[in-house]
Amino acid sequence: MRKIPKQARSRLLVASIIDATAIVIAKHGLAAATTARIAEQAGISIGSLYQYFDSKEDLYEALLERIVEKLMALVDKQTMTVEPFTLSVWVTTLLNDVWDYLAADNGLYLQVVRNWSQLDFVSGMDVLEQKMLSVLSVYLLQQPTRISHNTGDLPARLYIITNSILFTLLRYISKPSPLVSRQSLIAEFASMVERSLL
Amino acid sequence: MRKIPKQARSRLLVASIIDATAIVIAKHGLAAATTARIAEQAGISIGSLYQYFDSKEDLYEALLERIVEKLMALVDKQTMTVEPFTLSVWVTTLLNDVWDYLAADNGLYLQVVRNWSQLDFVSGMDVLEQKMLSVLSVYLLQQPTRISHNTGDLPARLYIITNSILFTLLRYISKPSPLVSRQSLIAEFASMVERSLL
Amino acid sequence: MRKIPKQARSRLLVASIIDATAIVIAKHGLAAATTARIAEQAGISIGSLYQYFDSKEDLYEALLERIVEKLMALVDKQTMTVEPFTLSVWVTTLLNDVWDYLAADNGLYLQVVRNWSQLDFVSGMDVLEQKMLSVLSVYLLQQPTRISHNTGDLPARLYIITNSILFTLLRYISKPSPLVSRQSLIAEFASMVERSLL
Amino acid sequence: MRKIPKQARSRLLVASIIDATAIVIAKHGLAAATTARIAEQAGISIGSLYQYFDSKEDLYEALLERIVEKLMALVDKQTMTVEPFTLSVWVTTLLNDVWDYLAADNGLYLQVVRNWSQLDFVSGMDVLEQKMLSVLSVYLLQQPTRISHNTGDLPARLYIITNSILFTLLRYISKPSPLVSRQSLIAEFASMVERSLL
DNA sequence: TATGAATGAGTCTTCATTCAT
DNA sequence: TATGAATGAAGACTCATTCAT
Repeated sequence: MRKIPKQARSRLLVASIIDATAIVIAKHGLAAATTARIAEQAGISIGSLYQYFDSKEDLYEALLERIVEKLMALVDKQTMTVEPFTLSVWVTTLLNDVWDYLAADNGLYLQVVRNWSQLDFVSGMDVLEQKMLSVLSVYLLQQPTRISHNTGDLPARLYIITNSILFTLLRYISKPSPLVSRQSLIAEFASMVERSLL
Repeated sequence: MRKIPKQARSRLLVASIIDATAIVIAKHGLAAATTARIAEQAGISIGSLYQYFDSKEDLYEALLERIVEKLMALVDKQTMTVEPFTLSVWVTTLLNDVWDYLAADNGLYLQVVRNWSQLDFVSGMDVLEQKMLSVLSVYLLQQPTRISHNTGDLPARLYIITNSILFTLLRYISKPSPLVSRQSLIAEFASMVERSLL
Repeated sequence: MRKIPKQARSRLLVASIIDATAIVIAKHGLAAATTARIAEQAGISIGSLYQYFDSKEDLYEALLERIVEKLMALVDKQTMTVEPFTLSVWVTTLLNDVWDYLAADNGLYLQVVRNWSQLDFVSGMDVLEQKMLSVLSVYLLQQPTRISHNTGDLPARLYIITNSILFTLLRYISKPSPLVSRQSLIAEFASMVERSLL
Repeated sequence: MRKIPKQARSRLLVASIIDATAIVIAKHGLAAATTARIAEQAGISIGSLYQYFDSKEDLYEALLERIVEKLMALVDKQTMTVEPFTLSVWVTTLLNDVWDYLAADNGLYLQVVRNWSQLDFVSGMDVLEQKMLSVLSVYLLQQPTRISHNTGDLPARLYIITNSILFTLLRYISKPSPLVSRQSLIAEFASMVERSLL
């Protein structure tokens, strides 16, 4: 019986610990997410947990990093296939993908994101912001003729768009408003982006 | 030596404890904001602190409430004087006022807001959101001719505007981007609101 | 309007504080009987409470003393009127009187006695024990012919009788057994005493 | 160096913590029996204490349970060997055994029992009471001819006997009367039981 | 490498008592 | 004498982290 190569096994364990963290947060809330419970959920000992993560903070960092990476991938995926005339479609598709990801696995990550405000997710936000800025910039540069950003400061506008969408989305997921449906929220975002950039 | 009326004295103490809380959070961060340190900063004993607040949670609540109330007052102040043709001016003035308030007292509340994500500020957000929604709604109803919200879902649009501004502002204050200035950020917000609603 | 003479007023206040203590214990339980609550119930300030009692312990002592004194008075009352041939009746009447006292005032003292185990009632017990011993001794000496305590150690027997009745009564009041009624309990006590002493 | 099996080690530690609790109560009194002091006495950290007991209350419960169990065992032991004609002997032997147990270990449990009134020993009392009731009932049923409980309510009588003995014994151990010796106390108990039941 | 018992600093909170007014 | 705000020692309990096995 061949042993699984160490590095692969290690990577697997790391992933399962991160999973466990998300599950514990989802099941018991952030406050009850102790290292002991996480280790138990992961089916390992506390000692082992600390073999793979130097601190609880590291663990949370890794969890957030994973989520951010996934979201980045979604942005990238959209970017690959976007057509010049579909800025609105691009936004719509992207936001639907993001939403689906967060709702996946029985809402696992959604529960984590519900607690994002108490984690340091805001720092992970930087990366997403960067990604969005560059994607949008590239897009805009590709069709200079159709853009009318003579009125206004483009970087500021992109900054606002990015942050507005990200934070408002999180806010809505965290506590949906009864007056607004997912569909109309996304539609309005798409329209806002078009109005801002085209 | 005139005796300070009890109630006034009490109110003063309550205020000074809330101040102390803000100061401690500003100086040492939220994690280090223990009841002991807050009491020390307020120059009173822990026992006294608990004479005025039933729990640490209550204390935080009071702090946030104070900030939210102030922000509400700023919105109200603007509302009183707003003119039909100055939606953009209204937004600009409001955001400048908010900014000034957060920067006042040597940035005291700004530091607190830096930690807003870990407090339950999000719930206070509800109130602000409500206020903004109602103010903007009233405004829009007053000039039906100029509005073209035939394109889109008005509640969703207002929801997005409110949350976008609030969160992005907090985000920027919390961690200013070198690519965007305060001025241009506010200007872009103003322009965004006009584009969305007029 | 004449002021009530100080000593009388003082005595009244002391009594009302003791009352308040009993009431608080009855209403909220011993654990919640803080000096603050007692003072509030008595309608005075904590400072005043400490004008009349040096410590909370003193206060409890006074409360128990009052109860013990009352119980003593009940024993004395019975003793005055007891007839030679009615040892059983004496016991029965006494226990009924005790019971009625404890049930009086809406069960006020009963609630206190329910907590006797956590107070230092046992020390007050000494006095009651002494009283009972002497009363029973005197009684027995008065009718030497009818007594057959040749079998056994009289002091030990009296000691057992006294303590058995007192403690078992308290125990029953504190947590009545569904298998035993008040009436049969008292009847059996009476019969036990007769069997022991006559 | 052989490793002690985990479960055995655990059980040992639990026992030693309970011991420490008894010792601290015996040495300093119940009021001074803080978790810190108990842990110190047990030679472990507070954290370890809480690894084995969820709360201080649990700890006390375990201590009382241990004592009650031992007392139960003593009753059972007597029951196994009792002969029909030796009710008096049975009581005498049982009480001597109980006494010896409480005096053992340098009076350790005796000191705990001295404070029983402030613990919730009374609830443990229920179990003992039940045991005594059932043992005596069984005994009495085995020799119907010799019993004359036509005079009186048997359950009430058994209730009185059980509680009288238990409480008076505790009272005497807690504060011995100079007028009564251990021997005569036990003798009188035995005689009381016979008088009551035969 | 894995384990999980042990650690103990640190947290919030309570409440009897004091004392300046 | 009365007040009640102020005190602060003390308590129970938590949990991230370590380290001997």
